[in-house]
Amino acid sequence: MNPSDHDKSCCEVVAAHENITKELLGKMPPEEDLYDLADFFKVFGDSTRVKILYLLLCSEMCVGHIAATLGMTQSAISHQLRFLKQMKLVAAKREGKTIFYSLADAHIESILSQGYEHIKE
Amino acid sequence: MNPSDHDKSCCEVVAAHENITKELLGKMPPEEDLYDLADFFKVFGDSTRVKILYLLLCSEMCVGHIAATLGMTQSAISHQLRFLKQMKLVAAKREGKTIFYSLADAHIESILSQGYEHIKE
DNA sequence: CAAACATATGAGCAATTGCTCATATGTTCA
DNA sequence: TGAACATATGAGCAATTGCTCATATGTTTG
Repeated sequence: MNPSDHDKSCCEVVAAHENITKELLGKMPPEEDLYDLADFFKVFGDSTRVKILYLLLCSEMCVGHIAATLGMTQSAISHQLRFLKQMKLVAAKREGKTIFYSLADAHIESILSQGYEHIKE
Repeated sequence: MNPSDHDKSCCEVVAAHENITKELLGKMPPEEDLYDLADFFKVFGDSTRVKILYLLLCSEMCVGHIAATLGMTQSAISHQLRFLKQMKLVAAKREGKTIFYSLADAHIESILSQGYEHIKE
């Protein structure tokens, strides 16, 4: 759609041409995917979780170690790790009493670095 | 740090070696950047904003057109666009009465598509 | 200038979020 | 088996979020 089409009255045109609307919506991913996508990015939208992901980028770590490093409660970290695990961003591996978490998705590093590029401008 | 170091007692080791903690923190971006990064990703963590970004990926659009296409209030969209603009993800360009919004960052498309790859597995 | 249109914005509210606190589960070792 | 350790989890609460509603700002045209 060309912006110059809107010269007289933008939204009257919109109301008249619902076919254009449908065409645009057709080019987008299905509604449900967009919800899943937002939920996925919600994971990166909290600084505690971002910190955890950066730590796991260095090496796998146990819950207590993550909590100590970030200066936070074991409980708080455990809750966040559960969320990260549900979203399939981390994987858990038990070794005796302790449980090691590691990154479970190859996209994480590049997503983080692209976000980082954006804020550094 | 090697996971096998934790064989006896993970978190006692952690408490004893704060230097390791500091070394890990040193490899991460500074605290403030991590907050900014989380704020940046927060933008993608809402389905309305994701939808807006996908629409603008097709072409620039005015507020009323976005609202009509998504079946949402002009006010709701305008609020979200203000947020997107603050985060420098979209740019506004006035043409008479109407204001056209367009994507303002080259990373958006690849960030969205990498997220999309993740949820499609 | 007044009316019509497009967008922006402040206040308020329901829903969600991220933490804390207390407690439960699971593992090892004496 | 019981004590110590590592982690998980449910309830509850303060803070944040995304919307609505009413209204303000800004632009064009008669």
